[in-house]
This record gives sequence, structure tokens and C-alpha cells, in this order.
Amino acid sequence: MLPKAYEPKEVEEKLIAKWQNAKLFTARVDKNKKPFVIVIPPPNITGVLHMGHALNNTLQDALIRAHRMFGQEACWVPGTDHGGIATQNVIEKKLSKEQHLSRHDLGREKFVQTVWEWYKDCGDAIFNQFKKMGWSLDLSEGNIRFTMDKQRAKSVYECFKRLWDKGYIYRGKRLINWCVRCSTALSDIEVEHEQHAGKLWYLRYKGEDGSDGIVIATTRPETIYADAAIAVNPQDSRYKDLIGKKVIIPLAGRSIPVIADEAVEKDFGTGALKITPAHDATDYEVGQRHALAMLTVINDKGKMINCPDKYLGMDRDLCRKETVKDLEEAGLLVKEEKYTNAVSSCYRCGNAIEPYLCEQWFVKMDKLAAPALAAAQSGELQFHPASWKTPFVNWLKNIQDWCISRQIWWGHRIPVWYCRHCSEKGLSFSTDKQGREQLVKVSFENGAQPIVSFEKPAECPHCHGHDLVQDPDVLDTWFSSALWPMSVFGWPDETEELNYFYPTTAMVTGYEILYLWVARMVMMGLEFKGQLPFKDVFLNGIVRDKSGKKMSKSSGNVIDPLNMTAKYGTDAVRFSLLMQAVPGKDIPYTEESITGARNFCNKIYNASRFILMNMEGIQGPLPRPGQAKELADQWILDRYETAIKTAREGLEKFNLASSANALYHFLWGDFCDWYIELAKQRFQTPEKEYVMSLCVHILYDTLKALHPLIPFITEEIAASLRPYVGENEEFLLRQKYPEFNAALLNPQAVQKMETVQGITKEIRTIRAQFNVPPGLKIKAVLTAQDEKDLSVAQEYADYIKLMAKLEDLQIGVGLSKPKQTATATYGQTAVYVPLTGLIDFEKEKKRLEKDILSAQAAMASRQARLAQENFIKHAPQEQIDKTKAELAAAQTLLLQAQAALADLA
RNA sequence: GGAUCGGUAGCUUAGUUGGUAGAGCGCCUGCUUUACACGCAGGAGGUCACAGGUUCGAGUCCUGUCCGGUCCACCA
Repeated sequence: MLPKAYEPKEVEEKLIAKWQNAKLFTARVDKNKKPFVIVIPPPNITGVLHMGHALNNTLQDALIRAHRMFGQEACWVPGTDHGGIATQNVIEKKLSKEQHLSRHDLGREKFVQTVWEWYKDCGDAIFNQFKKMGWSLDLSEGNIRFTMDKQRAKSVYECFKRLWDKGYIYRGKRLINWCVRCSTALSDIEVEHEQHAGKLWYLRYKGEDGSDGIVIATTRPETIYADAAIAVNPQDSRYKDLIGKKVIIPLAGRSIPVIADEAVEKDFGTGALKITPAHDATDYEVGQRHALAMLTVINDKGKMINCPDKYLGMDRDLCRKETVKDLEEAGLLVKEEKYTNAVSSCYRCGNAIEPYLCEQWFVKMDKLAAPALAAAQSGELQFHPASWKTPFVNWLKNIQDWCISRQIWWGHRIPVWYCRHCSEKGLSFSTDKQGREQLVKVSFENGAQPIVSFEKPAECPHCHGHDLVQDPDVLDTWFSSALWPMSVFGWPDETEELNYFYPTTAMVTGYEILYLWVARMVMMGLEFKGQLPFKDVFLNGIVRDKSGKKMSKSSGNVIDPLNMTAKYGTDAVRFSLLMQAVPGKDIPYTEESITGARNFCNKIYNASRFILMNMEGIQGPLPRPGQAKELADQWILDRYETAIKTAREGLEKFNLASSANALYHFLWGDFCDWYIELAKQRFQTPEKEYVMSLCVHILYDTLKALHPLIPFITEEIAASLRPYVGENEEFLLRQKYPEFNAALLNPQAVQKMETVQGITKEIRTIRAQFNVPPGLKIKAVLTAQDEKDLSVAQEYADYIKLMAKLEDLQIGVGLSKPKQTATATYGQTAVYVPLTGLIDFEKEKKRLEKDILSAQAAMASRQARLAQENFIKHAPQEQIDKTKAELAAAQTLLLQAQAALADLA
């Protein structure tokens, strides 16, 4: 005998091995089949799987498995992302913690080698977790891609080269976002903006002529040493006379002009703005318009430079405090007030971003964005949910050039070389701890001559010299990610795979990387392949905690997917996520939802166990019954087909929550609660084999339908059922997903069954309310005004008797009400349940009074509706009939209840 | 400041062309009934945020307001 509860652990281990051994998840180029392709959003090699991965990949897995079962060539491409800054940070922390070493102690070469070693271990760990989750990725040797492996490096180089040749890549001096902690430039979208409670300081800049000068308001007093001017709005009458005069920077003593610029808001602060071109984006623009000096006072480490000696080398935060203190002492701090402003921070480490003026590599985006914009606007590119289209379009419309160089070591090194002889002035070198000279900075302003090449060129094309050095920077990690849907299939090589699998079918990812990743894939795909990389973008929500907060280690609200799978089984974790995966919606996740899914798995297991128990002595295979024998069969086939229809549609339209819900309610609410219960009485009859064949086929097909969602338990149970359904194929994944068969829909049967269920429920309610012991057989009387209302009950009296546990059921027109009876009404039918000795008259009185109230309310609303001339005139006949029927039912209920109440008294 | 999503039972929520609200959890009552207490049967609990409008009829469509969330944005 099988255990009472499903135990997932062993089953899962067994199946993971089987699936892998059977090479179940491979995809081949098969011109006879339509491919269904998803490339995995490659996880960073930074650590372990979290709930976000669990959701995102479970969605993909469900789609991939389903479409494989739909008969398509399903290809799900596995891989990982080298994760530039994020990974470098992890390794640096690890080094510092374990060996008290910085990356500079190791040197570039050794550090990069250390990260490669880390990748080997971490990659394996990630894919082991993927296997545990049941994700149908082909993880065989050679099928796993990595954004830094050889082929992907080739793609990156090719992309760089082609963009360079088109003139889209350039190096320029700009004010960029600099993270002093990660010591690198970041692109605009790698910066997060947060409201921060800070202060606004009002500072006096005295006139050069000894006058009071001007008062400005700033949130960053430490940058005054870089001031190049004070700007006022040209329309501002208050400052008209000051324009063109000079004022003195406090503490620094340097004179700067007062200028006029439209960018200044008259109403903010004092209406006067200090202009610090090298440390603020707006100021930079003003500075350019007025050809102001661009003095940098904060260096790449966040330390003060080019400022009064007192502050030299000071950290920028400390310098702010000291400057404010000194200003106050000097009597130049007019006032300070509390002020909340948006502070930008690094999306990788959270430290405050410093706008920093330096040379970086950029990609010109306007030409790349245009076709992507057109594709989104025309609807060729589809978003699910569609509401993401507008933000996507707007982002592309306002696109900025993309800063692609990063001053870190881990990543694709920029494929640009310099000849030392030709461009010495533009290159600066330093010596590392091992005494090796390293190129640390390039400036085109001073004449560095770029040679774009994947490998070290043999010689300099100008002077034929051999002293060539590579640009020290690496590319933004998103540069390689942008190529992912192409590079995974070998682009730029014209491989068979690329031809067959590109464009891919769908992109499943989180909306938080819509711009960072999705937009760039779209642009690159259109640029290099002339085709969208995918037509459907399916954006899943974020898994949050119960109160809607993001899960994070620091908040201590993390639910770990691997703990949960160990505790409840993988299927339970998957199903709990899928049940809630309404497109675009965040999921407030709780352990209780996993419990619920686990319970469902257990329900499946027990229903199957019950059916298998009753299979003893029956010789398989049983044919799928061609037709229904009686109402219950007609009804369950209708319910089954309806569920399959919804399940298929959900899988086709990316609404997996709808699929999961339909199958859940069918299996539990219809199949277990009603069909199996009704089937039990047929076990004693010659019909048993027929009923079992229907049960086993419906169950088996439902398992198939559920398999993309919960692969383990379905595979396990299906294996036991296979002999009875005559299936030879070992794996569900290789079988066909159930087809929806409209011929088996049967609305009449459903309606009849609803009557049976309705009457049954009335009787069950009475039993429950008067605490009738389940063993006690009681009887009931059904009566109505005419034969018509009783005919269904008459025909299926057996069902009602069985499901309501009745000994006897009397049905007839105009029957009288027995003594000591509880009364209920279903439609036009009165339901009497004699309860001699059991009835509680007080309780019954309350029940009836409640019935009367609800009947009166229902009558009033229906009468009001029917009294409206316009309702009769405009509403469809069907609605009018329905309303009339409801009125009649309410009337019957009222009369019944009133009569019963009178009887009680 | 712009955009966008949401406000439905105590909690989390579903609701596809407008027809008069459904689920899961929690709570209460009863129950070892030929699988399942991770279960069965039943119950309580909702002016669908608010105000207008369109309509015979609005949770659903339109307008406005309030409250949340998120994304984008150079107001120092």
C-alpha cells in the first residue's frame, strides 16, 4: 500500500536523473517542426537562486514544456552572465574577507583568473539548482552558454567592430555617472534615484568689489571649489545689475562671474545657482553654453583635489561637513533648511553616484533606436501586459547615448589597441605591485590612435611599430547581454541553429530590466539580423513578501526557494508561484501559498492512489470511453474539456495563473468532490470497468495538462497509470498535450448537474446546521407546483440520495410537509428534511427569517427591474426570462419560508 | 513633473465582448464517511475606494477626486 501522503524528495531525485539521462530536453534543427524558442535570462554568476529566478524560470519552463507537448520543437537555451561589476564586487569582497587582499594586490591578470575559477564552481552550482527545480534545460556538456565564453566573445567583438565601422561607437569626454565605490563609470540606467532627506544650504558669495554679492542655495557645498560661475535667470529683475560682475567663492577666495542662463529657476532657493560644470549635469550644460572652465575637485576615489589645502585628500562627505562648519565660522552661511531631494546611487553597491567628467566610450543610440521604436509602436513587438508598451516607447524616444566602458577588470576588454609610439601622449601608465607597467588611462584629446582588433594586431598600421597596448577598460556587462538571443546560436557565424531558432519566440523576464536588457536586445537584433529577437515580451512581476516589500537579505524577509522545495517539494513551490503569476503583477509571497499548492499535490496523489486501488483486478489497457453512459459522465467530460480549453489558452497567451487555476478547480472541485464520489456507487455494479476507464483516462489526461506546471508528481503518477491507458511512451513530455474537444461540451448536462448539486447542497446544509450525524440515514421530500420543476430531481434521485446521504427521497407534486421538518427551497422546489428529535426550532426559525429577508430583497430588485419599460424594451429576451425566473424563485422561497415559519408557531 | 498599474470578504486576490460578485488562506460548526485531517460537509463575512456620467442595466466603459505601488525625469 502506498503511503498516505505524497513524498516528493525521492521522486524528484529519481526523475531528475531519468530526464537528464534520456536527453529529454534537447532541441534539434527540424525543418518539419515549428520552433518554440526562449533564451534564458542568464543569471549572474554571483550566487544562489532566489525566488525571482524561481518564478521567472518556472514560467519559461511551463511554456517550453507545454509547447514541446503541443508538438513544436521547443528550445530553451541555458547560460549564465559574467555579471561585470556585480561579480567583480563579490570576488573582491571574498578576497578581502578570506585573504585580506585587494584586487590590486593580485594584479589584473591574476584577479581575472580568480574570477574564472569562481565561475567554474558557481556555474555548476547554479545549474544543479536549475535541475532541482525541474527546469527542462538541456544542461549537457557544450550546450551551456556563458556571456564570456569564446563564441560569445566573438559576437561581442563583431558587434563592436561593426558599430565602430558605422561610426556609432565613439570616445568622448562627458560628465558621466561615476561610482566611487566600484571605481567605474555607469550608464544612465544603472543609476537609481531615491528621495533623500538632506539639507539645503544658503551661502553668500561676496562681491569682488566688497559688496554683499549674492546668496545661492546648494545641496552640495563641498563642490563650491569647482564653481565656475553663478547663474541667474535673465528675466530675474532682482539680479539684473549683478550680471557680468564678479563674486568670490567663499573659503576658496577665487573670483567667478555672475552669468545669465535660462536653465535657472527664479523660484527655487534664492534664484541664483552656483555653476559647477564638472560635478553636475545641469551645470555641465550651462558650462558648455558659456565656455566655463571645467574644474574637477572630487577625484575617482571620492577624495578632494584642486581645493584649498585644508581639504585636500579629504573624503567628499567629510569635506561637506568641514566646509559647512568653516562657512558658518566665516559668517558666509546664511541659513540651512531641511530639504528632500533625489539622490542617485549605484545599482550595484548603493553608494552615492558622483557626476564625473572624464573620457569614456559611448554608443550613439538614435539610429539604433529608430527601428526598435517603430517595431514597438506598430505592435510588431508585443508586450504582456500591453501597458509596458508606452514606457518602452517613451524610453526609446528619449534615448541617451550609452556609456559602455567600465573601469573594472572583469568583463570583455574593449577590443581597441594603441600604438605607444604613435599615441604616447594620450596614454598613461602605472606600475603594479609586481613592477609591471599597465595602461590605466586613455585620452583621445591628446592623440591616442585606436586600432580596433579582437586580437593583438601584428603591428601598428601607421609606424609599423610593435609596442601595442590594449585599452584598459572593459565593456558594460549589458553589452554582451544585448546580443544574447543571437550570440547563443553562434552569431556572427551563419549557423544552422541561428537560421532555425532565430528569431526566438518569447522573452520572459522581469520589468525591472526592460531598458537595461530588453530594449537593447531589440535594437541589436534589428541592427544585425534585421529581425526582432522575439515578438512577445512577457514581463513577470516581482516576488515580494507578505506586506509587499522586496525580498532582501537585509530586510530578513527572504523566502529561499531551495529551502521551500526541500520542505514542500518542488512542484508545490512551482505551483504556488504559477497560481499567482498573473502577467505583470507582483506576487506577495507567503509560505502558506506553498502549503496550499502542496495540499493540491497531495490531493492529486490521493485521488490517483484511490483510482489505482480500485484498478486491482482490472486488466489494462482500458479504451477511452467513446461516449458517456449517464449524466455524471456527460458532466465530467464537459468540465474536463472546459478546463483543458482554459489551460491551453493560458499556455498560449502567457496566462499561466489561469491555466493553473482551471486545472486546480477541475481536479479538486469537480473530479474529486463530485465525480469520484458519484462513481463510488457504480463500483459495485457491472459498470465498474466503464467508470474506471473514464476515471483513469480523465486523470491521466489531466496529469498531462498539468505536467508543464508540476512536472514531477505528474510524471510519477502517470507512470503507474500508463498500463491502464495503453500508453507506451515513458515520458509525459514526449506525449501530446490534450486537445480541446468541443464535441464533448454538454451545457444541458451541466445544467442538470447543477440542479442535482443545488438540491444536494440544501440538504447537506440542513444536515450540518442541525448536527445530523453522518452515519444517520435520513430522508427528504422534494415537492413543487408542477412536474417540470421536479423532473431532474426525479431522474437523478440516486445522485441526490448518495451525495446527501439519504435513506429515502420522496419526490412529487403537491406533497405535504412532514412534522418536525427543516425547510429549504431550491428554485421552484421545496426541500423538506424531517428531523424528528433533531430539529432545533430556534435555529430553524432564524434560518427561515433569514430566507425571508433575502427573498424579499431579491424580489424587490427583480420586480423593480421588470417594472422598467425600458428594460423590457432593450434587454435581450434571455435576460428578461432570467430575471423572471429569479423573481419566481424568490417568490417561492418567500412563500415556503413564510409557511414553514407559520408551522413552527 | 511625466507616465503607468492598482484600490473587490479579516488577509491575498480572480473577474476575456457591460447582465447584478468567485477562489485560496484565516475564522466558526460538525465529522476517522470504501483515497486524502496536506481531508470531508457546512457557515459567517462584500453599498466591488469616493463622486458624477453613458446605459434598461456598471466591479466591468467615460470624467474627476482621494489613497497606495512602480517606472521615468537635470530643478540646484
